Amino acid sequence: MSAPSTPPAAADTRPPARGRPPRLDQTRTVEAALVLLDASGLDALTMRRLADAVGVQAGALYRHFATKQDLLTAMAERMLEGCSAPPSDPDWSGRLTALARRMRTALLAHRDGARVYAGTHSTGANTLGFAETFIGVLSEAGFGPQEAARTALTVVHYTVGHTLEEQAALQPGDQGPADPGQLREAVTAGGFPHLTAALPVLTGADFTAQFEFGLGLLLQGLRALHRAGSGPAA
Amino acid sequence: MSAPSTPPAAADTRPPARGRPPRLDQTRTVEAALVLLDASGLDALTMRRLADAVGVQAGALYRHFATKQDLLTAMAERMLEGCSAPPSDPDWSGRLTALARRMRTALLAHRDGARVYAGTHSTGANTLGFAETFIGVLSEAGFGPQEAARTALTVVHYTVGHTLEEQAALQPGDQGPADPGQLREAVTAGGFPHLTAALPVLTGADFTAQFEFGLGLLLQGLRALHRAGSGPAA
DNA sequence: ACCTGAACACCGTTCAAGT
DNA sequence: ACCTGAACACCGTTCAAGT
Repeated sequence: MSAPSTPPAAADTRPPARGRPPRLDQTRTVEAALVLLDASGLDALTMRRLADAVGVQAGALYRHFATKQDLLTAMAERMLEGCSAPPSDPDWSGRLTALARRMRTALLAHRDGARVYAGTHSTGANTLGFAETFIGVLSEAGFGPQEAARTALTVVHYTVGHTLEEQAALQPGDQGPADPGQLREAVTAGGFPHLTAALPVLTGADFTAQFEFGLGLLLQGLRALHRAGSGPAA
Repeated sequence: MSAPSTPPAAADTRPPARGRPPRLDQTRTVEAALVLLDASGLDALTMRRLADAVGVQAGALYRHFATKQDLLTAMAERMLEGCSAPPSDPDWSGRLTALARRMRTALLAHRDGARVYAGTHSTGANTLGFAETFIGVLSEAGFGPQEAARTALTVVHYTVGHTLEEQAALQPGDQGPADPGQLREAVTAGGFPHLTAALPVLTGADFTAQFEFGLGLLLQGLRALHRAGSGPAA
């Protein structure tokens, strides 16, 4: 909530740190949690294992995070660090594309990143800053606040939905044991002609092309909406 | 895999049911699991509680589902029942809209339905049938198999992403304790002007309008792509 | 063949007690 | 103030033994 450096104007009279200095703090814990996440995945991220990793008993974590859910929220918030800088593309649709790509990249940067993000609702500076930048780009493009908000939600939902699937497909055994083979077999055995023709794409691994296709659809639709009249004063 | 009634042509020589008849079968178990899901939510759906609900010990469930993940997959598959019937709208974009709405409705029909769906990868008849119908509509509209597959994935990802968020917002305490109030406070305290203007939509509850907005964007983009040339032989 | 009973190896969370 | 140790009330999963 408050800026971490230079507290603006508050009664900063906390007693000079009685007892010994804490061996743990939120930042270090979140960092360790993300390392553990990358190494073992979300299902293996337990409070006990995290406590082990930071050299503490499990109960001690609850002095810094009230629940595991709070920890996950802090992790999601941390993932979006650096995503809210204003993009530098010349036109608004390029700026929007950049923001969407940035979010996918941030989620992909950690194993099960999309799952962590989808399961939380951070109201931290990174999350809110990203939304502010996103809606700001749309505002400056001439969209009203309602259309801007709806558009931002749409793009985020699409990005999360896509990346969830992408990361699920990326690592086998996590939730779907034999996706490519099993799907292929079920489709051909079941007699689904259109599905059979689509199999190469459905079992293909070009997730970036898939993401860009959907994002392109969204932006094309948005450009049509823009033309249709949400001008400077619509 | 095989049709439940009238097995076509197979050596149906299983011995006449030695021992006593099973008290459990997959269908009944999945139905009970969905009832339990609706009553208590995904986090409270445990193998032990489900066993209790069907009047059996927890271990007995493993004779019908190898893992809990398999049970969840069967539940997701069951949720899509009736979604693959060909839609009757006159134009292809209306048919696509109908299919997307149908999927959202199916996920919304059960508490945490989107979360269950997003966590599984069914290759059952309902899931595959829905995909077949979806891609079929696009094929008949003149899209090639690649564009049809990419479009289907895009719409499904968007629908899942949206409904995940919708169901998370619907019930408080499940993963975000005080979304509306907490978000409102954080936004106004943090000084996010565009976000503040967008707050009414972001904290609003008209999820259908939000879903339709994004779906409209997607379809508008798709119509542009259709015009651009994926004609009968593209 | 199907289910019970009991166990194994864990969970998230709480809280007195220590320092 | 911060952490330990130990407990509480659970998990998913396995498997001998019963019927």
